[in-house]
Amino acid sequence: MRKSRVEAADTRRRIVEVAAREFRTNGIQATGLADLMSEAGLSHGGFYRHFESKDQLVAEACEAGLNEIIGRLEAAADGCEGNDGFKAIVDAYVSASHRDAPADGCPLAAMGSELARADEQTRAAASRGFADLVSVLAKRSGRRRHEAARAEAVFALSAMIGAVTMARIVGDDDAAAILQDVRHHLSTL
Amino acid sequence: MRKSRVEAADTRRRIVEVAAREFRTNGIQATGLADLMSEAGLSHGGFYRHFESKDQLVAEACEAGLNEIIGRLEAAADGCEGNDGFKAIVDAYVSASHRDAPADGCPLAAMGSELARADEQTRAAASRGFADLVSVLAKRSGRRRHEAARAEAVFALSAMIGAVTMARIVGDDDAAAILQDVRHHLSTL
DNA sequence: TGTACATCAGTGAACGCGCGTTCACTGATGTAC
DNA sequence: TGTACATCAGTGAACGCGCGTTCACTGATGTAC
Repeated sequence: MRKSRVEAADTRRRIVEVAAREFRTNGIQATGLADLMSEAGLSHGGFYRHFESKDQLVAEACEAGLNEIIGRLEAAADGCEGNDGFKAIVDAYVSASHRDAPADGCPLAAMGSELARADEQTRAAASRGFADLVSVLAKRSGRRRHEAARAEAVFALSAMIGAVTMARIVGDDDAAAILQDVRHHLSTL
Repeated sequence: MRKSRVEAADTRRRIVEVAAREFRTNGIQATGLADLMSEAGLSHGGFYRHFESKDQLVAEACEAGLNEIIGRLEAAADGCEGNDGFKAIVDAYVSASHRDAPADGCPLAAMGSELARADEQTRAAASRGFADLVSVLAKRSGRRRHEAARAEAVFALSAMIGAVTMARIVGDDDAAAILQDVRHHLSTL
């Protein structure tokens, strides 16, 4: 039954990956370890060979999900000149496709209010992800002064997270209106 | 054991009130009916004399919490001239005291990502609350054109909700910075 | 390189626990005459 | 206004269920000589 170290490391990665998707789709509390493990193709007894607790997995899944969306947003801004990169990121984030695909979207929008009550490690991972997103945005803003660019990025990111969160609560038409209004206002910053 | 109709109505109100606070403090899923009922001074068996299900209570508690914060924000803007009302609302919402007191704060910030997965009735109540908050803000914006005022309010509210949500995830210092940055940018709309 | 043994990834069943919901019961309130 | 009966708010115990976690076990992998 024992698997090689390489296989075990693969298994661990797969669990984190599945968890990152499930937590964003169904929420942290609503996602059970048994479901998670069976979706990763394993029986749920083996979970504790890889993680100390569900909380540890939550923290790692949160970090993985944030790195994923950061990579995606940087790719969207790649090759843009001036502050076109800023707009490209806003358009990618504040979009119907992001609203409709929480599984590979931003963890801050998908689990924001649950993260506020998560343990120290998870909140630390979420905080780092937020700071990284701020940097990614600030780097592409047209601002010369570093502090102004950072503050503007914090503002924009707050609006982006709030917009996608609300767009998932309201109906399709209202959602489209929210996303458009927020995109428009962020494009004229 | 039977109570009068007036007492029963009082009991029902008390349950909704307690629920509205608990859901905002600990989240919807993490709040059990037994805890809720005992905090309302009742044994939990009686719950179903007042509600059909937990979901029904969630919807009512969400509505109650939203009406509460709407009242509070309108009071904050009362007697303000021009678009000072807009600023007063932003300052009240995007504040450290709001961040630190989720129990009587905005349900959209306190349970946003859980509301996105709630049932139809609850999402309808949350959507109505959002629309009402947009109206409250739009009414106080300096804009002459109605549609411009509404769109600006949607944008501002998105940023406000995102800011308070994130301020509850990160540490105290980062939270203060987020709140200040968002307040500042909204004041210069 | 080959052998003997220790390790440990994964299985499958079990643990105690708290959840939302149901129900028989009690007795004060409400209703009908 | 007084009496007899039905209603139903609230109690307390129980229901089945799924949760996170633990554990004895299996057998391939890794290690030591």
